[in-house]
Amino acid sequence: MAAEPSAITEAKVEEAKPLRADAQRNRDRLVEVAAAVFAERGIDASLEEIARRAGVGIGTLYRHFPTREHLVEVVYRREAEALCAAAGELAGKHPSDVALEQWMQRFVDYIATKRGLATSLRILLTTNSTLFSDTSGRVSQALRQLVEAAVAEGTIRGDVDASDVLHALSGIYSAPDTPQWRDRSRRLVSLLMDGLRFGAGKG
Amino acid sequence: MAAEPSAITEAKVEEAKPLRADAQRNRDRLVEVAAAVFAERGIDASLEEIARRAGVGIGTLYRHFPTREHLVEVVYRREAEALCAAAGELAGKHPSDVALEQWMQRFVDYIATKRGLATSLRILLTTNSTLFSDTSGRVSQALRQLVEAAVAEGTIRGDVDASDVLHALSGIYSAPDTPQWRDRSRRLVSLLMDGLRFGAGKG
DNA sequence: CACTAAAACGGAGGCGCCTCCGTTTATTAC
DNA sequence: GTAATAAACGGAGGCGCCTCCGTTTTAGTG
Repeated sequence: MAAEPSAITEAKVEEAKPLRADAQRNRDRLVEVAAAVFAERGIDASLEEIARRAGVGIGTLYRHFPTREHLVEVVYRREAEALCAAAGELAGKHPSDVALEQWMQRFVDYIATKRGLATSLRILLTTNSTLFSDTSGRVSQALRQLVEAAVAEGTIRGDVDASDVLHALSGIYSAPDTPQWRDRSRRLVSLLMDGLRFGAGKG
Repeated sequence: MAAEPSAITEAKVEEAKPLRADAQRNRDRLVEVAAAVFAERGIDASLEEIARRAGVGIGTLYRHFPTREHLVEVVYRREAEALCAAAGELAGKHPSDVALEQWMQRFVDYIATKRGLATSLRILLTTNSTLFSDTSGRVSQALRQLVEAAVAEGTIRGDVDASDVLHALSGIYSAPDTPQWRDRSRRLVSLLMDGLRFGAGKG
């Protein structure tokens, strides 16, 4: 066990050892393309296609991500971070209830991706169990921020909290395998939102 | 849903629809070879190798077993059955305590195989959850038979029952991934057996 | 026995996985 | 700038997965 700089639980922070410029470029490119391809073709998408579309050789992909799961994990983390960041941005740009609604829509999309992902990540999860607890903690933190702001401003009713909303959302993504799933989810989120708005300001 | 003859929970019983003679022969051959190859190379063994060794084309393998899991399941069931059958045979051939000990040794070997198997079967298990409850029920039934006989004859102590023994065994196969695992397990089974013999006839 | 339809066979072919290693490129030292 | 060296690249090659379909075998029928 050599003393590493500061990378104890790291995994994303790129400080550890500055990559060569071309390597960093390719790595970033791969993650970006992978996110797109996974979204489009599902979690079993061909890694060779990802390499191809990213304009690198398959060898390069494997050097950066020794297994499919490694690549998947990075994509997953990246998207979770984007989702959390969106909470702050939406809050700055919209009334608190609208911000919450839009964020929930994104959340539902995000979950759809994660579906197949969870299966594929099971292997990593046994090794690296901080993955989910980490990210799900941060995600629900983001939700809490939005809900509390909306309650404080009186744009949604005051007798609910973030965990209620999360609970309600969980019903929505129970079976996201049908083709019409995305539309239905959107409608359900709106429905939930109307419920939340109903009686706003009373709490 | 057409009315099938009698194949409601079937899966092994070959009555459903008599296969053509050559088909039946190939199928049996494949299962036999698969059991050997899985034991030797692990659960991820090449299906093409199995077909090759069985002397059939890869197409034939896939016709009989559309997915790897189907083949694995049949092998699993077959071995569970052999294990159960062994209980009766051993009981007829050996003193009751020896029969129990030998059966436990076989049980441990069997579990070793099942290890990798469980992971691979997870897919089927969601669909076909009777698989484990089925077989594990039958296996523990076999164990009960042996334990009760040995207790009745006084070759092992009387203050234990089958579930105690199963419990004790479960400690043995906790981490069967090391190279010395098999030997260690054998020693542990002997140890357990000595404990069971100690004070025999008092209960 | 011969004939036929249905059943089963088997392997080529297309694709994906992953490794290995000769070639190229970035960085560092001068 | 040039040279040297470590880092990174990329794709050929070997193997496995699975499908598809032309060929062979079996089980009936007369």
